[in-house]
Amino acid sequence: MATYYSINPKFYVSVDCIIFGFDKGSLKLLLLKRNFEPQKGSWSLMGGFVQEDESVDEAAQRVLKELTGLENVYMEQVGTYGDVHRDPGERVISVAYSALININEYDRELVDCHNASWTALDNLPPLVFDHQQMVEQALAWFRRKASSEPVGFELLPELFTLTQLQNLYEAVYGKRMDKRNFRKQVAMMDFIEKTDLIDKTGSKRGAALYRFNENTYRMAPKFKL
Amino acid sequence: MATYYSINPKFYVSVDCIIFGFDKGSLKLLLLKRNFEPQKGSWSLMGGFVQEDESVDEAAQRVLKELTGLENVYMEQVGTYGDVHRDPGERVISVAYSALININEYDRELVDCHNASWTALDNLPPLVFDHQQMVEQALAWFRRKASSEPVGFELLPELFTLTQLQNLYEAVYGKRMDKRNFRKQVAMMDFIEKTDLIDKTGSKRGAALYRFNENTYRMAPKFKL
DNA sequence: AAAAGAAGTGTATCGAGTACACCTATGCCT
DNA sequence: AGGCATAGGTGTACTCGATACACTTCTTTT
Repeated sequence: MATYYSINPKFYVSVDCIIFGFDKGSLKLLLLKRNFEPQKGSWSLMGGFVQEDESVDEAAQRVLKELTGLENVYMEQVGTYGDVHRDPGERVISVAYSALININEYDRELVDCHNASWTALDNLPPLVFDHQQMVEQALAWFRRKASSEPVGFELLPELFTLTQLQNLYEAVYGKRMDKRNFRKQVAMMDFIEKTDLIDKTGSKRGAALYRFNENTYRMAPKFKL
Repeated sequence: MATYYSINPKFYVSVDCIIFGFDKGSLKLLLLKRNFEPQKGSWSLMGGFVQEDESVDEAAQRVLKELTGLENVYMEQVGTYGDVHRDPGERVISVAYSALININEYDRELVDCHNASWTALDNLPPLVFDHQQMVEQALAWFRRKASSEPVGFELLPELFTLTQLQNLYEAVYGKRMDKRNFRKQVAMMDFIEKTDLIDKTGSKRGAALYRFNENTYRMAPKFKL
């Protein structure tokens, strides 16, 4: 029964990536200054069209790689946007994906040559289409995720100080936390390991560097911050 | 720049609805026995194709209405499924939506003439394509939602007893709860109002009937069960 | 009038979350 | 060399929500 399908219309399907990073105490988003139509010159998320030979998830991975050079980054869908006129040029149904990346690991040149740049989350320019909405939804997803899983795995360098970790969580939740209570929590999580290395860049005294132990985490993934 | 779009392929886009109900102490799912190809004779979710003149969200509303007769039901996306071969007939990208409905309000005849029926959640038949996965994702969504919002608004009749409400939550979480603690929580939520009506069908003594007050809820949406 | 069956009700304990202030180690400046 | 500036590091008490737990009440049926 070929007509079961063929009486129905077909659509362009795209993916858009909301990519979070953390640097210098604040959350950043990877945005693109469009040097192509439509809406050339405005800011948008990094996106691309789904192709015949790839799943939608694979399309998101491909787009992320084309932009940052990063592979095997864990991405998650945050929603699908299907309003008839969301893209004024043509009807496009878009699936939004979000990822957390370590801002020092990606390929900086690749980002530059795409006209992309990291923008502080609390100071975003206007975005094209419904990208503003996508960012809001991704941010809600991010906060939900951050409270139940150690997102520091993704966002921080391999070695980090407790102050850096706390700054990250303060940025995610948008509020200050108590240093002693924060450290008390961290001490309970066996998978956040103290090393005997010292970071002297942040203070005169120097701060102990910590590291995530992914194996320990998998054995007892109790997390709460 | 017309080619910006037209160099890309187009796809069929469908919606699939995961519809939860609650009756006789257990959670139910609305399933369809397919009397059409592909996979005629197997069980599937209710789905349909997105059309040119409607948003994806609207398509989901339309499909739900065609099946149950219900309009203005709150539905939420639970995910988009885009594997290349998920539908063996043709490439179809499907957006899954979930809804909670009061099992006594929908149009029973309409459901029957679509070959649909309510199936207990703990006793599902095998489903076509990736519908099993969609159900699992919807169930996770449902449990998350149930713990932070009063889903009883949607699932129970207008008047209900506390025992019915507790049974609902026991079914959602799959575990028994303490009656006194449960009622202590409910008593704190001003928007769950005791009426002076009595239900005598469930016991000899009779149980007080309660009602949700949606306005009170909106003023102080503190909820936890 | 006794039995059966669900409705309804209160208290004590435990643990998690939160509030809160001072000393320490080192580099830098004078 | 000594003092000051700066971030790092540490412990306790209180409050509140979560949990465990058992008996009485009301009405119908026999």
